[in-house]
Amino acid sequence: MGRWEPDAKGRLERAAAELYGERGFDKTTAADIAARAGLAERTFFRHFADKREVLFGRAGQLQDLLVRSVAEAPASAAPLDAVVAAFRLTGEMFDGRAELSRQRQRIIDAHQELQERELIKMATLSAALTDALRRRGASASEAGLAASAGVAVFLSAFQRWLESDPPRLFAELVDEAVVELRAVTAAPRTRRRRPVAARS
Amino acid sequence: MGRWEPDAKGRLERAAAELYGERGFDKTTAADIAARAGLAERTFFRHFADKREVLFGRAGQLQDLLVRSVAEAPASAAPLDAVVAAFRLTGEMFDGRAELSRQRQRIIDAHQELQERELIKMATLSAALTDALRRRGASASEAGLAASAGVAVFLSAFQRWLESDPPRLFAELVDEAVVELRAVTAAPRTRRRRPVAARS
DNA sequence: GGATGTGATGCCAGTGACTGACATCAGCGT
DNA sequence: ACGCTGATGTCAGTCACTGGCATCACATCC
Repeated sequence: MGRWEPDAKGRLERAAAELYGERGFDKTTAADIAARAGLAERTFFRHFADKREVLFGRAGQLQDLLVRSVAEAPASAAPLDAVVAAFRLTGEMFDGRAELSRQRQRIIDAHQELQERELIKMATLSAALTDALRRRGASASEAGLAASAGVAVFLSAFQRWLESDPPRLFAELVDEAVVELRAVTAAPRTRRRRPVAARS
Repeated sequence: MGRWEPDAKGRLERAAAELYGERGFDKTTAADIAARAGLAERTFFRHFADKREVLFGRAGQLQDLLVRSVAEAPASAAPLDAVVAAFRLTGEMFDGRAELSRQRQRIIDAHQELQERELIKMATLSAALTDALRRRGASASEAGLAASAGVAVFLSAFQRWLESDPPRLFAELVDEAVVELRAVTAAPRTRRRRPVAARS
């Protein structure tokens, strides 16, 4: 047995999630979290750069999976297709855990600071995907736009996945979102439009 | 003449921009900014919610202009076209001020906290555009994706505008970015692809 | 023209996020 | 036994941000 209880980082993550859920993010101090995890406040800041970061541990894993997946996509795949295929695979990280994801999302949605952090995680992800696409030969702007479009598809699908009851499969929702994105961005001359509805 | 020097808010904005440029964002305290503006620290926080916000005064104006412009677009315009037309108009806020924008962008790019704030401004903008599109009769997902695509186009165009030397017209760069976005998201069967280049 | 209200500011004390410096101590290799 | 290392604790300090209260030029009302 080690000198300290194992998995300090995991204990801090769990303690933080509990407290943020119970009292709210800004009524929880870093010292509170550390105390519940049986650690000193200082130790919290050795594991996490700040109070927000403790909620975003998974972002790194998600990004690694996506980048690897894009890198391994067949050379014949178009940029957007490679990105979308990668996002379809991430369903494994989500399917079956909708309730936990919903709790976490409720906390984030209640605090602008947390939304900011979530956004920069998405932006970092987008940049990583852009980079992966460029290594496959895409031009800078082609890669950037395909990555942005892919992330937009992901967010649209993720939101519907959170709302789906009974829970739907993540990959299916990604597919649906791609179809919609293509409809929205289709070149004007081939696009079929519905009549504009009356003002509310 | 009033009791106080006029335009306290503007003085704080200018003082902050100067100091952030001279010493960097995190080596500038709120008290420093207030002192240069001839005010008390407390007054700084009466005008701006936090140290970051002082750099984003224009975001509100930009959003108002865009929302108004989307609302006034002809009913026959497709969602993405309405958004893109709105962004073309914002060129007036940019053209001729490239150097100031570059200085500001350098500060933001050097600090994650500022990038986070910039991202949430863009997300707020995207939400406002989504809302404006829905009022024109677009479905939730159609509006959301068109707004996201529009913002992606804006960011792509803005970056090129910052880099353009001699400065190019913002609206032209928006047009170019739209063309590229459409190429990237074109449905697979109609899309023409270039051969994949060799790895770097 | 004096009382009264109001808005922008100053001043002060407090909380809490985060940092730097230094101490501690189990386990590990030598 | 000895020293090294890595994870932790402890403490003091800075600074972002907040709440409360005082001030005072100006406008408004009677």
